Amino acid sequence: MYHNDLIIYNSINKKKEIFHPIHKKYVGIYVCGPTVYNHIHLGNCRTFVFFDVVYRYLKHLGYQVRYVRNITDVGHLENDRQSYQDDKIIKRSRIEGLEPMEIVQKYTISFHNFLRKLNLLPPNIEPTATGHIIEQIDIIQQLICKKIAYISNGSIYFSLKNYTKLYTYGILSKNKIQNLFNKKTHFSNEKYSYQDFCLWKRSIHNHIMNWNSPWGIGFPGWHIECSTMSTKYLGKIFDIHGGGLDLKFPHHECEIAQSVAFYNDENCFARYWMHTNMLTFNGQKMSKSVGNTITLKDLVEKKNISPNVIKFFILQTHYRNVLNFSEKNLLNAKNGLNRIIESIQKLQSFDEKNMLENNNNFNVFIWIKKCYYAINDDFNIPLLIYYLFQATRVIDSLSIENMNKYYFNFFKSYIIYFVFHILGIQNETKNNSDKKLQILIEKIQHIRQYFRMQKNWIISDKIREELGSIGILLKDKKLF
RNA sequence: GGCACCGUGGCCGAAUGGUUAGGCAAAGGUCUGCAAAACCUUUUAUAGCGGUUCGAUUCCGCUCAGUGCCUCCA
Repeated sequence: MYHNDLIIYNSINKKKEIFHPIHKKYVGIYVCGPTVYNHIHLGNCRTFVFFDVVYRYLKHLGYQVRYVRNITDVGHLENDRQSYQDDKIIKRSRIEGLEPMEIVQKYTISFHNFLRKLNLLPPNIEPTATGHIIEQIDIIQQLICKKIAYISNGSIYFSLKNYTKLYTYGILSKNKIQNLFNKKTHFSNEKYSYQDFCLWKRSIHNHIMNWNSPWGIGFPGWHIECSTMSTKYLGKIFDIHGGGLDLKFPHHECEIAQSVAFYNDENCFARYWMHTNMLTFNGQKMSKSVGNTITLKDLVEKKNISPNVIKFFILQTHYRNVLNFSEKNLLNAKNGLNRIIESIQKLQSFDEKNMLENNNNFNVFIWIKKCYYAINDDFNIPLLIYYLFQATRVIDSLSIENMNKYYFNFFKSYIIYFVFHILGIQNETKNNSDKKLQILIEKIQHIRQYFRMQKNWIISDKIREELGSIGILLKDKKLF
């Protein structure tokens, strides 16, 4: 009724395109999840928060969505400038003195815990790399048969030279093979050429992150897991592939190459590519390797910042723009969000009997339509937020009194829908369901009102001050 | 060196070939016992230079500044 076509910026051709799913009514979406070797930081969150909105909105449009987000629990090699590349999880396990799978368990739980706090919906399938070793070996074996991959010293590498004899490389990143060489980076001398990437790594350590393969004991490379699991659960061709912009190259480019070679079809794999831009801190990308990360754990547990505020802060910037973190911006978001939430509460508690049944010049249906236009235009959430602020002005100026009931109910249900269901903001006051506490506060207010009637400003101001110190703000009305 | 992106007030941020949304902050006012909240009012911006155009912040080119990726990263 209200929505026009959904338009998505497809980063493979850098154009905004009308979204047409492959199968009517069904959407398959794959998003690259975290490597679970540490607590997730704010930059990681941005991607997951954004795709949660995408997931929620696609469902809202009536699609049956299969949202797959993987957990990388093996194979993410760390280039430590030595001849041997180590797995991130194995490296971490040495630092913490735990088995690799204990590291995986610890940080997977932490990941889920914080995503739940941010009120993100769980994906439909959350596959792990270690759970798909057999499938990965199978694909690697076929790539070897096709002479796209080669064995070297017990490890397997993807040959870009052979790949480019049959297919075009670099369609996503626009990189040309001859330009890829970077003097700064050392590369394993197992590889025939610098641009080749690892599919299977022979193990030289004796630990439990090893598996038997036709080529001996080892573990899979990083890129192969995503090709394997995305097509396993979504099919050879699927609708949307998402992830952070930093994964565009090499990770996503490698995923495409592996899949194209495996299926022998250049039109296979994802139809729409969506990349979320980076979150910066003091103008520099927040990343674990730079060491300028702020974790959700710090913000929520140490600085007592509501996950809602963090989420709203993230969503205030369009997903394709760089988002710079600062405490001031976070405070900015906090005040803005408060305003929206308070307006909605005012709307929810508004008694319809007070309505004047007059027409006013705020057209609810045009407002709803504009909100849909904003989301449909490549998920322009900042513009949606602007319309939400417009709505708060209507509510706060008591223009709602002049709305008719029919308009009012539409307005109420849609603003609630946009804020709580599409953006997934949590209605925190509802969670504070301690009834005794509520009654206690009411009693104290009642006592204070008594002192106010007595014009005992010293005591009544003291009560206000004390309640204010624990975040309970009193809004007095006219006394007489 | 290669590929890509970006530059909008004090801060954050949309939009647009033709009066530049909004939020936060600031100032003044209304309201209030005083505050707070809310409401009303106000100030400040399209990096620079050139081109296309009747008209450019928007399109094109150059310069300057910044960011990301180049086989570690959401």
